[in-house]
Amino acid sequence: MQGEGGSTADRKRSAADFALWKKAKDGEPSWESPWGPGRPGWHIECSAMSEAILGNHFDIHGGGLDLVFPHHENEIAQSESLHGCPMASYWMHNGLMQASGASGKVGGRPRGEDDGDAASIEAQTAAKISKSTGAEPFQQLLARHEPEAIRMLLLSTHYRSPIHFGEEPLAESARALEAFRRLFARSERISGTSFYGLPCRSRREGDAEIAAAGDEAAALRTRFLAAMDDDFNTAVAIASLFDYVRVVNKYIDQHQLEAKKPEAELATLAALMLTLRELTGVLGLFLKPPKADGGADEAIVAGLMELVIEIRANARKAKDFATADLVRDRLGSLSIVLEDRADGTGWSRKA
RNA sequence: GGCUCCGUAGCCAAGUGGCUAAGGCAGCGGAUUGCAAAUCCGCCAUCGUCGGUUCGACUCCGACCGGAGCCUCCA
Repeated sequence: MQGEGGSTADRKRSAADFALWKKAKDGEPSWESPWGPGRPGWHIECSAMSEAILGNHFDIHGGGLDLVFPHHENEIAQSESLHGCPMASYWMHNGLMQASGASGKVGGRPRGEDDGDAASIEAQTAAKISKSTGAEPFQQLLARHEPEAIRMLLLSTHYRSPIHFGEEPLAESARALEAFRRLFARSERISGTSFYGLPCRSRREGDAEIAAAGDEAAALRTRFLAAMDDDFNTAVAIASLFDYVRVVNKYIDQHQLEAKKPEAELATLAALMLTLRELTGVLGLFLKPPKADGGADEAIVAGLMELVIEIRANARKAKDFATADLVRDRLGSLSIVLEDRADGTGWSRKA
């Protein structure tokens, strides 16, 4: 075991000693004890909470890579000497998030902020209570980016790797999500069934019913599950999901499901989507439809769009492409994208 | 300074001692489209540098360069 050094090292009997109980500083919450008012040391808090809630031994203890020493080592020293058994079966340490262009952890306190005095306590509570220098608080990131994009970015690397947060990576993740959402919308137009309403079935149910989705889908599902079983290799799991989307799109293309709707092929499409629901559900992705951002005017906008599209359709029918393109271009500058598909014209807001 | 981890295409990011080095974003070509968009097909890397081990290394070892974390009774 490594010893905590620094200014306190000479006050310890052993370099590996650490504080179990700390004397209360002015203004801090405290409890009476044989040594005067004080509070539990940091490490004791976690040992006590995990014992109370999870018992003497539990499966997985997680935490950031920066907590391996001294915190987790000390937790183990305390809990295992008390309980006489391993504290946790697995310790999983995630890589830290770094803000692009800044050094430090996302969620940490801004660099240079003063430490330890009462004035900074509020600032600490507002962000993460941490001595580490940090970039912007996570909340600010959440305010600018949809949570799903952040989840996607997190999932795109191995959990043990450090990850850079920033506007560009987040925007890229958001773009990647759109490929999935376009497929959800496409499938819904064909089947009338919303992806978001599908049940997230269990792995066992999936095993039993995967055959209906075909060999390619089955192989990709196997790849996905094997990746997740291999220390949560979410990057590979997601890669197999992108391949899966391609398989479904190809299936729809090849069987022209948008034009005709044969029973058998529709059943296969349903099975394909059900498996996609199962797998994306494992990652916690696409659990809810994206928020419609139009507010109260959404119905009016939808009605207007229907009208504009109908007028444009008439222009196209009359081969008045100048008018049709004008409409599409002008809508484009309003961040509305028109798609002329075989089964009609659709519109969406640019991400 | 000590310990640990990392360095793969324009960007992000998996992975392996020898088999086509995943996937995403961007880009390019094609199919499709009135034109686009969407979708599909195809193209786009020799794996930080230098040595070593090996029949063979991007994958193992060493040095160096670059980045990150810890070594501060901050939780």
